Amino acid sequence: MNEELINDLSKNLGRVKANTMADDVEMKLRQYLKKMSLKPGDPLPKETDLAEALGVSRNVVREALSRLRMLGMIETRKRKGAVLASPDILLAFERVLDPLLIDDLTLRDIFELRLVLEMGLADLLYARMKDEDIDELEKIANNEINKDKSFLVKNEIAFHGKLYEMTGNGTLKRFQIMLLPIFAYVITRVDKPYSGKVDHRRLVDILRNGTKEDFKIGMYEHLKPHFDRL
Amino acid sequence: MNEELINDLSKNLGRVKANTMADDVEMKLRQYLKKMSLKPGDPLPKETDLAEALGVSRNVVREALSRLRMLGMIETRKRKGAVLASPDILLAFERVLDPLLIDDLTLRDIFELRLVLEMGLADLLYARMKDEDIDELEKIANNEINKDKSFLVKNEIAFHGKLYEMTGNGTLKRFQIMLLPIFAYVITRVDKPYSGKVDHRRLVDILRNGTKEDFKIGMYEHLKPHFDRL
DNA sequence: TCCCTATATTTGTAGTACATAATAGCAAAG
DNA sequence: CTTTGCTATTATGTACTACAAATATAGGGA
Repeated sequence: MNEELINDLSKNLGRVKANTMADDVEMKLRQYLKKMSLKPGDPLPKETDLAEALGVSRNVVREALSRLRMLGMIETRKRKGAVLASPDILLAFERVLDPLLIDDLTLRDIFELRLVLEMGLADLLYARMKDEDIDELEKIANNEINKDKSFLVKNEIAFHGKLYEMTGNGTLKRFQIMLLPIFAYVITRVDKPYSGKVDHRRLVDILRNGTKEDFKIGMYEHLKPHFDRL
Repeated sequence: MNEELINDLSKNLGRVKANTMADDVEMKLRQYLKKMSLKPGDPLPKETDLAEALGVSRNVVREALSRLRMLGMIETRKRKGAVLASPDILLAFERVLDPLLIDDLTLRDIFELRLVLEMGLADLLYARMKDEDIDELEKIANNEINKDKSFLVKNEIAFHGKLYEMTGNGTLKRFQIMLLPIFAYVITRVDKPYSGKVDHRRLVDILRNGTKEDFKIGMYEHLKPHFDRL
């Protein structure tokens, strides 16, 4: 068969997507939210009204609303109806971020993206970190002496998590939390314990006494084993 | 009124979330996909069977399936049923990544995240870039002379887009594309045209002749105006 | 072997009916 | 006057039926 050819064509042309009405209504609802410039807490029309206005069955409207609700864009309460929620960007991401469902290539790409982020943290850190932060970081780093491997992994996560937190960027921090499962998953696939030339205590030392550039170089060396494995 | 007390209580207790059956079924379907370790193209049971097996109406099953379909996790065709698709992680993100729906604080956080990424690109670039890439980059940079502002913005995007592309990390590149609207949106809110002490042509020069550290410093200076504005 | 057609099957949409929960209003109690 | 309890109302949540639309499969004919 010419399955390969078909596959190739499909990739170049893109599949014809028979838009269902639910897709349509979903888009229309998004536009509606935008056009009306609703604020969180503002109510949406009730389902029957939407259905009638759009000329579709209530079923279709419910499918569309169900999607928006899953993404945290709206909340629905009985009797009251649907109201616009504070859209949570990252909620959607969590839904598909399942290591077991992602192919290996993408998995590696995402892992790499995380490393890139860590490399770029330096500027935010040096602009915003406080002495207490460094103290806490040091405490975490000092916890690592003479501990078993499973503890080390947890501490590893705590240390890097604290770094993200110190940036003062809430979205960044949550983004990191979301990526944790993937990070852990990739780690389990290599036998050698995680460690570069520069360990956590050295990084703390750099934060306290070194320059921004020192930190970037230090972090690079710290993560180097990961880069090399990719 | 005791509104403040209510607010405080609500924060401590957390809201009760009345899980709908669709939420439940969605989760169960995810677990099913995982447990069966299905590969892309493998079929799912038909809706009526799922409904019967789960003890819910077909309506509820369809809501759950509709969500998964929106995220690109499954595809459904008439007569054939639903099949597992290659889950596209970033598709979900695009659904909520709408500058007009995101509050200002998150917007700034995301913009900052993008800057962090750009700062961290250096290592990937120096490991993977080819001479042709730099040539192309230079061509883009040289296009910028004596052009109007709207063209400059487009070129700005082209230049940085090329940088992401040169990392060889497809997910990273697509991630950047997704963030473009936000980037553009933030840019439009400042009057002063985008330019740091280091321009694109200087960055190209560094890539060709300089070291990794030079590039990091150069990129920092290039983006500094943005950092300062945040 | 190839093409065409009929058939069966599964999703997509519509519509009805009822359960469930939350709201508002009013009545009663303190 | 405030709080509590009851009741009616109303919008969502769920179930079920019916049918339209599309398409994979099988079977028949050249």
